[in-house]
Amino acid sequence: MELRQVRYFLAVAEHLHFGRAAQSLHVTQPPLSRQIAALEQELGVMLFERHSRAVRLTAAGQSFVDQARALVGGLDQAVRGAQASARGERGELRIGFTSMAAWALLPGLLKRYCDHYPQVQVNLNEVLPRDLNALVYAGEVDLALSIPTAEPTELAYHPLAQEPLCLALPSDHRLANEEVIALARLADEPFIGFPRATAPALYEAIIACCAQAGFEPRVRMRTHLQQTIVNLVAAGLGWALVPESISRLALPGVSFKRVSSSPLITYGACWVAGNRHPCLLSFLALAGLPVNGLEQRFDKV
Amino acid sequence: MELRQVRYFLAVAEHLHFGRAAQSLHVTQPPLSRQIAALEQELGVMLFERHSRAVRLTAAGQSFVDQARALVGGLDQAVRGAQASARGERGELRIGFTSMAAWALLPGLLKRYCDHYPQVQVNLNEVLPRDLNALVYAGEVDLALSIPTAEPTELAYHPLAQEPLCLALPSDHRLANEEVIALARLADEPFIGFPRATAPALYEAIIACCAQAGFEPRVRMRTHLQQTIVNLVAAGLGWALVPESISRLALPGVSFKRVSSSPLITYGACWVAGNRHPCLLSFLALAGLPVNGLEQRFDKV
DNA sequence: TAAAAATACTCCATAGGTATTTTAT
DNA sequence: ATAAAATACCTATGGAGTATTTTTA
Repeated sequence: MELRQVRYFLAVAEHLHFGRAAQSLHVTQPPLSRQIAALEQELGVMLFERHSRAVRLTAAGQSFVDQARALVGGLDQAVRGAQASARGERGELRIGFTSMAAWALLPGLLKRYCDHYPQVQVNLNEVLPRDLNALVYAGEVDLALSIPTAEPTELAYHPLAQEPLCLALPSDHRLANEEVIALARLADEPFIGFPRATAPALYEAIIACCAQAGFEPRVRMRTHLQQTIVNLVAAGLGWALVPESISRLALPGVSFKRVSSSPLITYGACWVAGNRHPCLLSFLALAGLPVNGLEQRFDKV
Repeated sequence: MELRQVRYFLAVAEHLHFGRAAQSLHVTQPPLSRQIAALEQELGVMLFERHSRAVRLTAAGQSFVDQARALVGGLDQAVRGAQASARGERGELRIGFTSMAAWALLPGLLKRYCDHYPQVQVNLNEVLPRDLNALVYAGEVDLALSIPTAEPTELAYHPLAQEPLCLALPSDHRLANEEVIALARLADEPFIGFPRATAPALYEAIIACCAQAGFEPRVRMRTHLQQTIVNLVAAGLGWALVPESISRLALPGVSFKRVSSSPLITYGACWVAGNRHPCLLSFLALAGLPVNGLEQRFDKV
């Protein structure tokens, strides 16, 4: 069976007249008659009662009309669905990110994306920075949002935003009332850090910041998450340098202070270079990132 | 778009390999590649990512697979549905009947039919005998079950069952204890009848029955329905001759008696002669009636 | 270099067109 | 007698096969 036959059948069922149905299909009557006959042959069932002045649907024909209409409608839906998928308007976008990106970068990008592509299912996956590249590389997420990581080949990386570091101090600290604080005054006080491997770029930025002030931080304890670091500061266990956006975390017991001449840390997006997933491409385009030439849609002739 | 392209697409989507998909379709690889390309062209969307060692579905392709599978499955359903309709296994059968047929004929036929064709929706329409032919002729029912009526052309009629008349007497009647009653003994007592037009054949049978006993019934009152007649008898208003099957109506106050040499009244089916409705044909076939040659199913070659 | 899809070219199956016949009203 | 579908026959589009090229891992 071919769709042509189904379309012809529906035309005849609508007009109940082979000649007019043929006209509406822009063919002549004999080929139409033959296609219907072939269809009846294949189904093993008469679809029309032919009388010399009238054509009527048989019971089988009536049954087939209803289903065939749904079928052709469904095909249309399928086509539109595929086209929408190709434009990145439907489907699934899997985003991996670190907690730092969750504070600084994710909300804005995601709001913008979801406003433009409300039908896309976005799956968010928060992991430790050290696991992020592997996730992208294994194809378990389409996109990673974080500070830069060691860049394996095959992964594309582009910066998206920057922000300075700021100082997190216990509220009852002797310097907590000052506006801007020279970092050197904290040189001898306990510093709360994290393992270098957790986020190398941030680690370097912090070291550089302290070095500029002429000291190396006295690391008293280390933990992975910035939230945890801020909590430890709030408990009075030391001071820390954290991305500025985390200061939105209005935690009792901690004050955030601007630091003169802090280096900026950079956030960016990272993805498998050849990935043409339309949802990814739309996301990148919305974020203002280059997509390396290739067109996602097939060019009509 | 043609179904061939959808089937080819599904094969490639399944094998993710043009060569093997072509094999499974019993065609060679180049035509398959061309059909897929044509499909992509028409949709304006790439369905596969071709790499030299692997073929993968694009997002659009994935979306299309799911819907196309359902579609092809739906087509199969549609075909089976049409074939079932042609065999009279699905659909609707509209039966008109009189209350007499409801007692004598309908239950048995209907039980048998519904056992064989459980998926057919049977619509029952009980009317007065005088309206039955018009109902069939107007195409509002496919089949009428009743005693014979004036036979217009175009309507086919075949007898199905016969039964005798029996006597309905008030239980306290002086003859109520006798086994078989000679009708002549009731000649002078009030008779409960119905207008001739309501059921001419039954009317004639009753008149004949009485004539054989040598009298004309003294009609005291008339009403349309046999049930009503029996109720009037139960109230002691007279006697009546009714189809035997109505004696199943075990009404207090009425006794049913056999009548010697009652003429048989005939029940039958009546339908529009040319009606090829498969449900009608199956019903008639089950009832053992002739269907006038024509085959309902299209003969495969 | 090799596996696999795309392209070039040919052939034929079949869809479509024209003319005519059949059929039932 | 006529309207309408079926049939006969012809033409040509386009789908399928064979041979070959292109592509990329």
